[in-house]
Amino acid sequence: MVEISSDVIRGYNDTMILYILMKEPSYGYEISKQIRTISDDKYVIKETTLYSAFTRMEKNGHIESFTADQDPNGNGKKRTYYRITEAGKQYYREKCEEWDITKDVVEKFIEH
Amino acid sequence: MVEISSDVIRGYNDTMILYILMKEPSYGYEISKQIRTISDDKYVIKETTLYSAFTRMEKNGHIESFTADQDPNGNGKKRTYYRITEAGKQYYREKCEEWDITKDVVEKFIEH
DNA sequence: CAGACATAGTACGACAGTCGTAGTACGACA
DNA sequence: TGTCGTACTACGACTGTCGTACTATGTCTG
Repeated sequence: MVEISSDVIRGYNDTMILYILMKEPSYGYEISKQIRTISDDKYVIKETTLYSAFTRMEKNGHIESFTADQDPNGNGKKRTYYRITEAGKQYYREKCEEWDITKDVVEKFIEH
Repeated sequence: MVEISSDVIRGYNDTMILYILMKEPSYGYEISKQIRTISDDKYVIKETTLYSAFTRMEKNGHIESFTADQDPNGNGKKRTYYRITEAGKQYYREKCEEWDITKDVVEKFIEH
């Protein structure tokens, strides 16, 4: 199995997180599992990478955090949820456009 | 025009350089121009990035350097040329395989 | 013939994102 | 009672890229 090097994905971790948050607010552990599932187990984001991305993205104004209970009855520990902002949606769309160009560029240097 | 962020290309600069060296030995300035041309002016590698890549890749054993004259008559300043090694060719092929997987993974998180 | 531009680099320090390692804390389950 | 899954936080190290600056030669143009 080919290992995806972090330097390749670097710069798209934020995009992956935003993709998930585009659907609904979520929290670290869940996002991590979703990234793994969506990528068919081909990419597993490191915890430290994920949580430091949250900090950065909240500073950037791409996401907002809030705390909520684990279940609707108010039982269990509280979790930190993240919600995408308008700026985050805009950023996500820009990254999607950028990706199309980047992909085409890299492809020119690849031989199959 | 969409700017390609360096974090995306990061990890593929080496691959682009190797792609060019797969054909024939070359030197910094020429490689830089070729990357620009091949990418249709969409990507211009920074000088410092390029030359520090050479140092790293020579240490890795992916390339070898030698000096040669600018023209065959022995006139002009000498230039530092780089040649891809067997290990470099192997590495290049691996990066190409990796790219296919990476591309598929990222694509799942992109909406067009 | 002076100055700009292309060529062909080197040096050095800063920065940002990722990663390794480690630790905390709770609940469920066996 | 202990392990596993959940849900994080802290901290320092590393690596590749970038900004800035500097050197030096050759060529073209007004």
